Amino acid sequence: MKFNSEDFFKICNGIPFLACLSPRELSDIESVVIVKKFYKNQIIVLEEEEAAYFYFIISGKVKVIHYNEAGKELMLAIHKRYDYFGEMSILDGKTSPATIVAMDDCTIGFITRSNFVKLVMSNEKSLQKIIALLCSRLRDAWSMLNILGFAEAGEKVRAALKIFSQKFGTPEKNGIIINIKLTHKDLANFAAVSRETASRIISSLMKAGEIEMIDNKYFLLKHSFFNK
Amino acid sequence: MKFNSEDFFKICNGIPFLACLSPRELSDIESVVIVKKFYKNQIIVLEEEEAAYFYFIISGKVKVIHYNEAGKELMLAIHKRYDYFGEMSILDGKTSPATIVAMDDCTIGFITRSNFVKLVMSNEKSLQKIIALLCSRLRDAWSMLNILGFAEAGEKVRAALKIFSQKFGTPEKNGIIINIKLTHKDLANFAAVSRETASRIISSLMKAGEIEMIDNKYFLLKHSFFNK
DNA sequence: ACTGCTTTGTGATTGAGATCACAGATGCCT
DNA sequence: AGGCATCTGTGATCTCAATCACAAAGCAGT
Repeated sequence: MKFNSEDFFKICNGIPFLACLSPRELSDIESVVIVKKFYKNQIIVLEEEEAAYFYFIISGKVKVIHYNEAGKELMLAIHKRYDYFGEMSILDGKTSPATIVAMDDCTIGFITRSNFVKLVMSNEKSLQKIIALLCSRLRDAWSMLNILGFAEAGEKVRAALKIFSQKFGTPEKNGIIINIKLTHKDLANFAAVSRETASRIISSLMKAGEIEMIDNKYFLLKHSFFNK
Repeated sequence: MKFNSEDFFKICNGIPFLACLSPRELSDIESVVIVKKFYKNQIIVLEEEEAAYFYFIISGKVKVIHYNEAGKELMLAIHKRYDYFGEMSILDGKTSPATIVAMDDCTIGFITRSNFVKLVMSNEKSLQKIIALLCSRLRDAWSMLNILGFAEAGEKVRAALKIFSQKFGTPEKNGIIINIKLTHKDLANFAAVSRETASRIISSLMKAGEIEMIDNKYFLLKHSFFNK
């Protein structure tokens, strides 16, 4: 996997607090980017680790997870190519709030904290974009709280599918396809239900014709899925 | 309840993104503050409402809640005197992510969005403080997610008590007293368990000597409570 | 194609906690 | 003081989903 200037500008374009910088400033940043490969299931950031880098994904997917005392895994998010992560600890200097694991073989670019602070956080426009980003993360977290707090298993799984369809979906004649491979286990960890329960709910949604599998790999959420 | 300059400066002092402004700038802000009374159980902000104001509490307490489809109430936070809220919608211009209800009779100060943007968000130092604030809110939300996701009822209630003790606690010889009146229902709504379950758990914690009630009103969390 | 790992499907059992149902307490109002 | 409303305590049920337990299906590597 090669990483060139063109890729870099494309990535920056998708990151609001970088997109607002001048080409000149972006070049400065590009010159301090480090690129590294990670293999499937490899841990990229460990929870409670000191803040070190701001990361963006050049290829592959990662998951953001948290293990509870019983060793169960709660999945907080999945990030794909051109997404970024690790900004929290960079911004407040505290330890990482979660563990990041590669879901595939990944190529990750990263920028040290000091470079990030020097090159990005001195720009007022960028600061405002960062605020907007944090607000949206916070809104996501709160809507997740509402789901995990009281919803029953069926609702949790539906909500999980909806969230993934917003992030990874492409519209189709019949509905929306979620363009990443999600196992029942992934879905269960995200929805905070057991794998078996997730499997049963998925089966029943398929029987009801609300969803189907494409190539035995991708979820297609039919229109009927969205009309509750 | 009177509200004077002295109160105002005291409040600002507790709000990092205002504390960093000059006395001059604070006076400008003070001159646009509106003060209003709300009565117990009155709704101050309704979820999905358009962003209108930044609020701070001059006296009283408010709760941040969300109702699910079944009409159950999930409590996301309690704010007390000198705390503030409503910054989310001011910052990103979107609707309020939750409903705010007065828990007592309250006196609330507020600032319109345009004044807030003009007077606060033009200052780089303030922007950085706001970022720090959002990060900490996000960390709180995430730790809450971990609890609601997988913990069993007993753990949820203990976690709720711990969180309240951090925000409202004063240390004592025997432990920490939570200085606000919390009903079992409040605790249950915060921990996302039923009122009855919360009551039973509290009873058993009292039997175990880990907590006790002061004046039949305030929780005292004994040292043993904290050693798991 | 054979071996072994991961994923999926589905029954059976179990259990934690929601719900229902009161009764007694505690406040709060006039 | 007396009356109403809100809280609290605790049993008895009931239900949803976790857990246990396999078998079958996919898939990946040699």
